[in-house]
Amino acid sequence: MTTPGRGLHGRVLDTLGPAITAGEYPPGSVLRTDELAQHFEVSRSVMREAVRVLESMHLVESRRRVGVTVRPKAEWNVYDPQVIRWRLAGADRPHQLRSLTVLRSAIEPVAAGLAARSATAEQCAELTECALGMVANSRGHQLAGYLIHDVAFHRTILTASGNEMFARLGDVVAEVLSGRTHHDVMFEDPDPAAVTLHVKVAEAVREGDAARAEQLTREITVGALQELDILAP
Amino acid sequence: MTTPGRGLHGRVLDTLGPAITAGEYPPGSVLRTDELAQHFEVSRSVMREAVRVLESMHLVESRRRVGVTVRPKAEWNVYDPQVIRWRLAGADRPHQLRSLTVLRSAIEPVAAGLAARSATAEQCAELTECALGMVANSRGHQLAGYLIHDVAFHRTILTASGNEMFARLGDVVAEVLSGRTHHDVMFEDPDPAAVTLHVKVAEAVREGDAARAEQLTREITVGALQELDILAP
DNA sequence: TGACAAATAAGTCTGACTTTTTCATTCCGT
DNA sequence: ACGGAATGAAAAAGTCAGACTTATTTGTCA
Repeated sequence: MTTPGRGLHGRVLDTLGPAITAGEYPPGSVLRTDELAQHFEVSRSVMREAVRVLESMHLVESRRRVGVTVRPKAEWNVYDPQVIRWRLAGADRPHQLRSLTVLRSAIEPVAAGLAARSATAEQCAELTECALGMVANSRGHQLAGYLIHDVAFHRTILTASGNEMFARLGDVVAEVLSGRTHHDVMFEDPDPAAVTLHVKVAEAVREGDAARAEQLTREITVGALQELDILAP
Repeated sequence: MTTPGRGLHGRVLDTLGPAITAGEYPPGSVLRTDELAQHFEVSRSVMREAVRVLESMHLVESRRRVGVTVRPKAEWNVYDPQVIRWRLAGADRPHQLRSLTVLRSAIEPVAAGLAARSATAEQCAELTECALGMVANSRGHQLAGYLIHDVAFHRTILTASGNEMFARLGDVVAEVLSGRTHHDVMFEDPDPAAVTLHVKVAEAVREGDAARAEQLTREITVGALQELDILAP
C-alpha cells in the first residue's frame, strides 16, 4: 500500500477522494476551495494542492468564478491506482471488482502468451516456485499463504510479458485477488482445478508454448469471471 | 485534446512532464522546488502544485530534506492519458506505440465480444454508419475522412462493451490510430481487407454473435500488430 | 557507537492582490 | 414593449511574497 501520511494534502485526499468516487458529490456538484479548506481545517494552499491532484485524475474540474465541479464518472481516470483503491474501498466495490475482473480476463491470457515467448530463466523459476507455493497452501485453510503465491504468480506473468502496460496492472490484480480472499468468495480452500491450471501455465511458459499458456490462462480467468457470476465469453 | 492553458502550473507541466517522461532526468535525479520555480519563473506555490500533479502520476516523489526525486519508469502511471500523450510526443513514441497496440490487441476483441451481447440499437446503428463511412473513404487518399470513422468505430465498440475500463481506452485508441495515419504507416489507401473486417464486425455485433465479433476484431488487431512488425500471437 | 546539534529543503500558513468569468442591469434600436 | 448588445459589479479561482515549522539527513563530539 502507499504511504498514508504524505503531507496534509494527502490527508485531505484520503477523505475527499473516496467521497467523490463514492458518488457522494454527484456529477456537476460545485465545491468551493475556501469552504473545503475551512471544512478540513487546512490552509488554502494545501487545499489547492489537493484539488490539483483530483483535477489530474479528472475527478473534478476547476474553473474561475465557478468553483470546483465534479466530473461525470465517465471521464474519471479509472486506471489510476489511487482511484481504483478508493472505489474498491467504497460502495462501488462490487461493480469495480467486476470491471477489473473483466479487464483481467482480457489482459492476462495475452500477457501469458507473451511471457511464454520472452520470460527470462529467473522469471520461469519464480513462476514455478509460485505455482508450487500455491499447491502447498491449497489445503487446510492456509488462505494467506495461498494468496501470497497467487498474487506473485500473476504479477510475474504480467511482468514477464515484457509489456510495460501489462506489468503496471500487477498492483491492480493483486488488489482484486486480495479483496476476493478477504471479503467476497473463498471461504474455503481454493478450487483444486484452478491450482492445477496455474501449475500448467508455469509449465507452458517454461516450455515457450505461447498458445497453450494463453489458453490455460484464459481458463483461469473464465473461472474468475464465473466466481462473480459473469457470463463467460 | 485537453485544454492547453489551464493555469500557470499547467504551463509548467507542459514542459516538465515531457522532459521527465522522455528520460531527460534519469530515475533518481533530484530536483529542487525552489530552483524549478526560479527556472520557470513562477512562484513556489504554483511550482508546488505542478509537483503534486507529477507526484500523483508517480513520476516523481517528494521527500523532506531531499527534494523531488524522479521515479523509475516502472512505477509511472502509464495509463494516465496525460502521461501517454507526453510519451507519444517524445522520443519514446515508437516504443509507446507498440505497447499500446499490444494493449489494444488484448482489449478490443474482448470488448467486441461484450458489445455483441450488450450494444444498444443506437450503438449498432452508429457502428454500421462508421463502417460505411470507412468504406466510402477507403479510396482516393481520403485518409482524414477514413480516420474519423475508424476512430469512431473503435470508440463505439469500446463504449458498447459496457465496461467502463474498456470505454476509457477510447481516447488512447484514438491517439494511436491518429498517430498511425499522420506519422508512421498509411501513406496510401487503407488495406481493403481491414475495411471489410470492420463491416463484418458491425454485422456480428448487430446480430449478437459474440464469438464472431471477437474473432473478427482479433483479426483487425493482428493486422495492427503486423503493421508494427510485431509477431502476431 | 551513540547521542546531540546543525543544516537543509519541503511543508504550511497568511494576507494581499490579479484575472477571468458570469450574471444582472441598463441602454438602445426596432 | 420586446430583444439584444454593451456595461458594470461580483464572485471565485489564480498568483505571489514572505515568514515560519517540521522532518530528515549529515556530521561532530563525547
